[in-house]
Amino acid sequence: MMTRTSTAMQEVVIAPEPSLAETAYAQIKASLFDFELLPGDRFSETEVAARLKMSRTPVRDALYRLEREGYLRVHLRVGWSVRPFDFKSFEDFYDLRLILEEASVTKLCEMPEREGLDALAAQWLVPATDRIADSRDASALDEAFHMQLVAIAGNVEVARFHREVTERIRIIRRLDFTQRHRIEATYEEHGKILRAIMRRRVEEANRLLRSHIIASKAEVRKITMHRLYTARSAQHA
Amino acid sequence: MMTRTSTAMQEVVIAPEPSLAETAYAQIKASLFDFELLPGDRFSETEVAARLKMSRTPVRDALYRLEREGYLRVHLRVGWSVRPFDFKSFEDFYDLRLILEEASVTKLCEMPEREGLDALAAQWLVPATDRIADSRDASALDEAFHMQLVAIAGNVEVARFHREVTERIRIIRRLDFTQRHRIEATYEEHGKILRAIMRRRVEEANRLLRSHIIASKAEVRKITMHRLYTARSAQHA
DNA sequence: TCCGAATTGCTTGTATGCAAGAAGGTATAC
DNA sequence: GTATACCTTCTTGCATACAAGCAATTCGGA
Repeated sequence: MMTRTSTAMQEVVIAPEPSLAETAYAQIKASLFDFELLPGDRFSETEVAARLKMSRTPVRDALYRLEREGYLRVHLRVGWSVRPFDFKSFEDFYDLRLILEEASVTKLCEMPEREGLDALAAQWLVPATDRIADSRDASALDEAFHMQLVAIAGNVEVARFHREVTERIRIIRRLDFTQRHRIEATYEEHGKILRAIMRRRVEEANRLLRSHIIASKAEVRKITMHRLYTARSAQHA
Repeated sequence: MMTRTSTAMQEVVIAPEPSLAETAYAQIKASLFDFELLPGDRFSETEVAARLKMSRTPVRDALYRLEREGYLRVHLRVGWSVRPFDFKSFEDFYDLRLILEEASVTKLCEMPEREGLDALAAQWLVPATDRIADSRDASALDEAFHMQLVAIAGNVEVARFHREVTERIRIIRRLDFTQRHRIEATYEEHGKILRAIMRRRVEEANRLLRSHIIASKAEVRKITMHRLYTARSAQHA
């Protein structure tokens, strides 16, 4: 009985079909992260649709998604605008991130099986010569470290929310890594955190993590205004 | 010159006119919570649009929003379906909720000013005769307690995410409150937690909160299958 | 020159039209 | 009776058309 029926619905690979709405979302988000769209900027759906060479429909989908995520604001029958930077909000996001990661680290120290932890260690416990120097790459790698830490802890929903938080502060965190010594420090701190986790030192791991994130938060607080202004100037040049 | 002008424009209430998309969202969500739409059910945009007496556009907005929130799934050119219950996912949500509330309670115990805490106490530290008995009301009040606890802690973003988590598990949590003794227990436990917070007993407050939420989680785990089945049967009757 | 009111253009929200593709039923070959 | 291929119907994704309302602009008047 050759049931070559295509009833293998569940096996059907989720074809990488990027819908227009999806690409619009990615494009606009990239514009935000690259400061092509600056906080306070106003624009209309028609404008974006023309620029992306598609109709308003997928653009609207993308815009509303970004609005719900906190990046944009819509004004009824007036237009769209980029949410201005709210530093209180960024501080809150940093604290939220810390909360989620502390919980994950605590759990990690208590878990019997911690699949993927070794791989993470292999990536970070490396000699100084093997370290990434590029700002953009370092930023991405740093994000990956924290996200994997949470992922290994095994709570899918925590990981989902943590990812959202991470994305939300990416725009400001990236500015942090433009400084070389911050990259060095990140490697050091990540290494220490990992070692503490592997030795199941809950207190120590949490203390290190906390100071690591608080340091990052403080750095961002210092440089933000200046860097943002630079970014804006560069844009206008 | 009969000024029969209907220029009562200024009297027009500045009602925050709920858009069709918004009402569609609320309606569909209500259908989900009332088990009119059951896990696994399939339907099309046209169906919903006809039922809600509007076009597909606002319905689509609502459906996509619910899809991103985890309630629905969309199958390309096939139709929509209600996400089946994933109990692992609900457990994860409960743990996430606990993480956020523990962090909030800890912060509450350390904060100098805690505006709103007294009001909360006035609501919960009441004699047994003044207590709500209705299942639906009790459920809503319970939600409000936890959300206000987080809100008073002052982190807006934590509150936003916590709210989302709360909404996500509402559908299952409500089943818990159909049992009278669960309502009683909730009053007792909330009272204890509040008293501990007011006396700034961090450890105690967290311990109470943890056992409160874990108990709730356990209760839900016990009754879920049966209740869901009941709800489904009642629907089909 | 200054001020006010009508108007016109532009904006979003909603409805509708169209096309590619999937699912299931039906007819046909064997 | 069984399996296969076609075909009809229905689905979403996207494009376009229309409606209601805000805001700037322009025109008129003093």
